[in-house]
Amino acid sequence: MSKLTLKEIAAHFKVSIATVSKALKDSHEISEELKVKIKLYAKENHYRPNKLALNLFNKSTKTIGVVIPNILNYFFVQVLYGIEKVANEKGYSIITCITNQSLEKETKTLELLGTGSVDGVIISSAAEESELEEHAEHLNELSENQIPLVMFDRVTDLVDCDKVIVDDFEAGYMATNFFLDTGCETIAIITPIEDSVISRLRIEGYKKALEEKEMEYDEKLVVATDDKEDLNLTLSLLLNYKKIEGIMVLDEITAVKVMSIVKARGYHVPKDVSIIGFTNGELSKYVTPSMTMVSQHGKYIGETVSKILIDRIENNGSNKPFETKIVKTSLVVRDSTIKL
Amino acid sequence: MSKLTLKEIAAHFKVSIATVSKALKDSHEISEELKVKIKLYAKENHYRPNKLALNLFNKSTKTIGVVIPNILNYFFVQVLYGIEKVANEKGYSIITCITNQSLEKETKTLELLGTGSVDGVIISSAAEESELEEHAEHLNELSENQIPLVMFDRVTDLVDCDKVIVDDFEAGYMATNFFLDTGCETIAIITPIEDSVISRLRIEGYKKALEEKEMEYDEKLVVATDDKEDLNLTLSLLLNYKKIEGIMVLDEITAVKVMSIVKARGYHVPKDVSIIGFTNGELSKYVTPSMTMVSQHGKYIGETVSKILIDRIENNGSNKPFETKIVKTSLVVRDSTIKL
DNA sequence: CTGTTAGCGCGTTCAT
DNA sequence: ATGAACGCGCTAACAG
Repeated sequence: MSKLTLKEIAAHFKVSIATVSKALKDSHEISEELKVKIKLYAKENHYRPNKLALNLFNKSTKTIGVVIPNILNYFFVQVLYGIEKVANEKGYSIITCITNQSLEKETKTLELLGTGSVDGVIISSAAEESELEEHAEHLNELSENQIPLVMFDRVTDLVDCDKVIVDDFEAGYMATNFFLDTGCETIAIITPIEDSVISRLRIEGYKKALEEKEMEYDEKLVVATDDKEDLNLTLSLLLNYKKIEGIMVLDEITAVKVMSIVKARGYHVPKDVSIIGFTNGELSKYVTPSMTMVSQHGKYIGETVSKILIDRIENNGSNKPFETKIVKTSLVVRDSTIKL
Repeated sequence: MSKLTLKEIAAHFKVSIATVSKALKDSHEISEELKVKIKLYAKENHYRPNKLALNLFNKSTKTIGVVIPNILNYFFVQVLYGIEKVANEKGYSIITCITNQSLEKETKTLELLGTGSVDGVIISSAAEESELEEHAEHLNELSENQIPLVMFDRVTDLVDCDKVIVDDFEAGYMATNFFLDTGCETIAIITPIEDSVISRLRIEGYKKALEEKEMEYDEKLVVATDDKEDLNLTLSLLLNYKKIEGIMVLDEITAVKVMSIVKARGYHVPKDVSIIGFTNGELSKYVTPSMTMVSQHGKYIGETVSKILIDRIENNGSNKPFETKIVKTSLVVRDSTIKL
């Protein structure tokens, strides 16, 4: 009972393949009688047109590739959710590729995807700023292959395509001002994603806010960590350096960890130290105290990216210029900061 | 600079398509000279064999479909991560489909996937127990189409295929015994997934543990909730009904919420009430107190499922009988329960 | 009304 | 050493 093909059912009725094809599509140029017979037979035997053949014929797969650095990160899951939602509504499937921050894997993945298996690609590149130059080439190859590309979150100027980004500058600016408005003057930043554009922009927003208040920027207050490093130690140094009143943590999970450590050291949050985290996800809502977060609207970003890509796929004729959409963040105020 | 095909490069050298094809595969029956020329030209112009054509030819896509009810659930993300990891190592891509618990969407998705776009399917069905009878048909259709299916987590006897399940009975049994061993005798269960096999099995494990200690089973202690219902009210009724010493919550996020409500009502966790949650994810580690959880090893499940499926895809000849693998859970003991 | 032909892009005999 | 011919499964333009 393997897959039924047009050929087989044509043989069964001793008619031509084309006739069967037309009959199944209810073409008016086939006799009612034959149509009914063929359709019935097809239905009874669960005939399904072979997608692979159709893909080849249509040069389209109704599939879009999504390349993300890490699926265990809630932000990306939210984006993925948004992408899938819109894509599904428009009849597209999603093939998900995870790069685990590996540039090599990303390159391989892109090669795979560039071969015709997808109609378009959405990517948040794993590449850090310093690596981008040599890397952009692989991204650009997609466009050469006529397959539309949309980048989000982590983008680069070296690739010319549609982009959806978060207003990270504004976010850093806004968060800093919130601190200042609630009386926190000595504000530290902890960034687990140091070499990224994102991180840089947020820090610039922070600087701008300070500048406007004519406050000194102290680079010792901006510290990087990575997973391997001891956050405990990092915080020790920071807290002993100065009396910190606010900490801005550029990542949800690190934010939660930071708060836990700060609390363990006997500081009261938010009375002694206020904390604002980035990327509002599941964690921050449920910790104690619940954390004030910068929300990036992951789902919305996903939906937007998806819409733009599908539009690009389907209206390739109209070669309108590439757009870069900036999605505003918002501050979800909870209990890890002093009330306004 | 659209896609380069064999045909085009054949034309360029005024040789036949077959020759080019062979040259690119380094066939010994092509002259060295020509091979070098062709290969160079192909490389320079970024020739990539069209995957769609290859798929059609090979009747294989090196792609597997993954159907899950909800991607915002960390357990499924973990599984997905495991699946992707193994699949990727073996050269397969993943197409992710989210059903949002909708049976209808699941059915549609399966139809789509059954048409040749994937070599195999992994699914955790959205169907609840009561719906399964009419539903199984759609799952079975896959096997008729020769496409291997592996079910995980939420499975059904009505479909004959490989399965990977969590030992939910054992998990319920173990958790209950942990309560009993730490002196909690009145144990309630809160289940947000009432009509599922999973839920039922866990509750049966609970019953068995009680029986062994010759304790009475009180069905009033087992309460269902869903997202719409007011958890607050549910807990009110429960806590007023009897002096509850342990609560088993069959879901991570609900567990966190339950703990938060219990704490807000002035109970001390774990001194007054111990809580064990199910499905160890990101949340439980960071709440206060950190929660004791039943871990389901999502990533491991994903890896296992993936291995089984790919094995089935690649060794279809050996029609070995379907297996059902049971993955043991383990109790991650943290601070929401009394120390042993 | 039905069938023939051609072609999507590629791989594989089998001739030459 | 090279190429013609066929097939994968399907659609579409064109004949009959």
